[in-house]
Amino acid sequence: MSQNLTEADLSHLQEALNRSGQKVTPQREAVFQVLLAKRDHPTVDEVFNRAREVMPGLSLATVYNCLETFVGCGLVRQVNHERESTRYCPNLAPHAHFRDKATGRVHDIDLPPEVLSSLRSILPPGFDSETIEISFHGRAQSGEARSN
Amino acid sequence: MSQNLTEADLSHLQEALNRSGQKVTPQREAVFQVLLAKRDHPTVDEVFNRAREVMPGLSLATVYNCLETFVGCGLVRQVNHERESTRYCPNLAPHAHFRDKATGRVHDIDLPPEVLSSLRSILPPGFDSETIEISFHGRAQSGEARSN
DNA sequence: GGTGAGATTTTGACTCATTCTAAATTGAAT
DNA sequence: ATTCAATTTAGAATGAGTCAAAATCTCACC
Repeated sequence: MSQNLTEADLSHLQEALNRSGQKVTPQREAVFQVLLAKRDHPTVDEVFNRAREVMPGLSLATVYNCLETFVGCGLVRQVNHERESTRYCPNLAPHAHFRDKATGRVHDIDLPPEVLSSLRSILPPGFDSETIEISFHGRAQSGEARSN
Repeated sequence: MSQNLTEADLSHLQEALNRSGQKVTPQREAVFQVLLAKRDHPTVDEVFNRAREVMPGLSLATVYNCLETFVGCGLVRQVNHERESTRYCPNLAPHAHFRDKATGRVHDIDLPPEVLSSLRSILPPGFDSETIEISFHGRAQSGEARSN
């Protein structure tokens, strides 16, 4: 749970940071570790509180900085729903999000390539899309609490 | 441009408001008129400034109230992109949004029923979706400025 | 046409996520 | 060890949006 990063995860972090000319720091390790440990799309505050348990002096601004850095080097994605606080997601596979009206929890929904390309095909010529965000909003039967 | 509402638009407004037990007021007419006059996904501030030209005493809070009311009775949709200011869109047909990286402008992208249903089909059993939001982000060749 | 009840509007204060600033600290290269 | 740039930190600032309470309006009813 509040273990250290595995060798593999650490080198993933190192590689991504180095690739964009940035340093591995204890704070970045701690924040990355928190994201991997519980993939429940935490808000900045949630990340902050979890990371504090392991690194009590960590500041909120640093958590904002780390997360922004990770987004910049492609380690994590931001998840926004309406104007609620931004959430963070280390799942890099193409996927949509389902937000449960009742609990507020966000579930990852796998996005098959053929659906992705049928989506891309609706763009008229002249529109060149770099990212697509898809989010569902509705009710999930309780029990669907996996990737909450 | 800053004309009055057409008969048809006015009765559309009346009907929607009455249906949910709310009143037609001069402020609501003005705000609705602004949304219909220029369908460029304005922010609250933009709606406020445009509506002020026609009704100088109008307050910002009222614009928030009107827009919330319209969303509540299904007259307009909110459009959010990351955590930027909410924009408003009177296009009720199923459509996605394309946000131009260069200009920030939002374009409506028509959403064919078969794409919509292929999207719905990726939800595992137990997930019941009421709304789907799809937003593209990328570059549009200048000239694609229609539904900006 | 006047009245009253409830809805709506208004002003200004407030919240809260996020960003910014400037100083302190750290890391890594020489 | 020294140095320079990157990072972290605390706290102030920003800005979209919300709220509270008083003023005003709408409309059904007389």
